[in-house]
Formats: sequence, C-alpha cells, structure tokens
Amino acid sequence: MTTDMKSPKDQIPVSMADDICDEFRCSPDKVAHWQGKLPPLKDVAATFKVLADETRTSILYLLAHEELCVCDIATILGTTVSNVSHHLRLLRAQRLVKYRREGKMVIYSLDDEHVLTLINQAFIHVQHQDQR
Amino acid sequence: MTTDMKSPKDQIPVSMADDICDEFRCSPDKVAHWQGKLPPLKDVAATFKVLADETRTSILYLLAHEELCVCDIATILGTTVSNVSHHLRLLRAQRLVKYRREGKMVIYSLDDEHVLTLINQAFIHVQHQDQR
DNA sequence: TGAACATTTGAGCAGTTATTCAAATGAGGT
DNA sequence: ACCTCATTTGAATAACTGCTCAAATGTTCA
Repeated sequence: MTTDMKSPKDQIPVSMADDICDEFRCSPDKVAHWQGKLPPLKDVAATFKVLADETRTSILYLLAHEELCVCDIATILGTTVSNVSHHLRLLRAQRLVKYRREGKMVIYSLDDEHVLTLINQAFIHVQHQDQR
Repeated sequence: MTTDMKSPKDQIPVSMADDICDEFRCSPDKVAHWQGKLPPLKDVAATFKVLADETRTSILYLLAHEELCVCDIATILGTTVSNVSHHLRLLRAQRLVKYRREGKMVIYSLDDEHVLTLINQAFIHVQHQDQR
C-alpha cells in the first residue's frame, strides 16, 4: 500500500531541470491549464487500495449485515483466522470497522456506513460493465 | 493485480476435509446463514484495483474534463510517456477509455462515465474521513 | 527512402502485498 | 495455577505491481 508516487522530476538537480520548457510540447495550452489544478487523487487512490482486495471487501460486506467475531468471519470466507485478523487491523486503522471484547471473543462491526455506498457503486459498475 | 483468492480448503484432500464440522465453532447459525450467499465480490475488488493507483485515477480525472494525447497526459502528471502508455493499456482493456489516431498522435478520451461516480464517491469519502 | 516525432511494447528491477506459520497475548473455566 | 480457546502479532515467503529503459512500431513530411 504505497502512499506516495515519486515524480521523476524530484530526483533531477535544479540546474538540469530547465528543460521544463520541453514539457509543453504537444498542446501547451492544455498542459498549462492543468498546472497545480489536480485535486489530491493520492488519497482517492489510497481509499480504493483499501477496498482493492476481495477478503477485505468481503469482510466489510459481512459486517454491513451483522456483527461477527474473527473466527466466524474466517470460517465464512474460508480462510485463516490469522489472515482475517491481519486484514481487520488494516480496516481498523482506516476506522472502517470497530470492535469490542465479549468474553474470549472479539466482535467486529462496521464503523463507517459510507464505504457501503462505495461498494454498492462498484457493484453497479460491474453489472454495468457486464452488459456491454 | 490478482484475480482469484485461494481457499486453503481446496488443497486439502477430501478424506481430511471432514473436519468441516469444526468450521461451525463460534456461531453455527451465523456461519450457516452465509453459506453460498456471498455475492461476486471478486469482481468488485477487481474494479477497485483498477482505481487503486494515483496515476490511473489522475488519467481518468483528466480525461473526464477533456480528451488528451499521451504526451500531454505524461507532461501534466509529471511522469514518463511510457508509463502513461502502460496504464492506458490497462484502462483500455477495462473499456474505461477509448482512443483515436490523429496524425502522429493518439487522442484518448473517457469511455465510461460511470467510473466518475465511483471516483467522486471516493472523494466524498476522503473528506468524510478527514473530519473525524 | 529516410529522418523526426508519438506511441507502444517487452524485459528487468525494486518495492509492496497477501498469505501462511509459529509464537505471544488475553480471557474464562476448573 | 493451569489448561483451553480466541485473537493478535511478527517473520518469512511467494506473487504481484508500477516504473524505467531500450527497442520496435506507426505516422508524417521532406
């Protein structure tokens, strides 16, 4: 899960970076128009990265319907408890899920209803793509 | 970009798989309820995977506003033409962008308005997360 | 035809990611 | 205190991803 994308320009010493003029080759106007106007798409991509894993989307989908313990999630998804726990840690860090202890078990539930909108939209997108 | 997640159960010989009863440990009812009821979240995750890269979301964002040649995209994003071309190939395979030749140049444009909904939702999600 | 430019392609590399295993932690029951 | 069960954690590994470079393809123009 990379956080920053490195622009090759950053590694070039300033003295050599005067080929900036070359940057405006094809359509100077179009290129100039976008100077510094790009929104923070890094964060957007990061959001998608969290959802770009079947195990994680499945966990979120399950928790959207009912709260579950780690063991149940692992059993339902047909994977290891350890594996699920690792993914839950990531989802917890993103504050997408919350948890509470109940005896020996830890019960997880959804902590962000809004991601469901995102998942549902992706669902629609898949169907939308299939009929093409 | 992985397509399938492997269930460990698949590698276990049938004779040993009779510990299936153990699968229903914590909440048999909850686990049973989900048997075969999970929607195709693999496709959903795959959709997110395409968008889980800053360069690609940036390309889509740019093309949502105007059509551009490869060189311009590369210049605006501050990366290599080659790199952009690789990403465009992926987006083309997903039918998210289309292209036409114009002289020596190849002009790319958006071919799927619906992904913008997804990107916009992700934007909202980011803002929604920031104020917590 | 050949030079110049725009784009594509393939190979290789470095960094990242998902999964597994083994060991550690925590909590309840005897 | 000990044993058992549920979960967490860390290390190790195999697979994947994005980027770069060099070479190939395609197109225009002289």
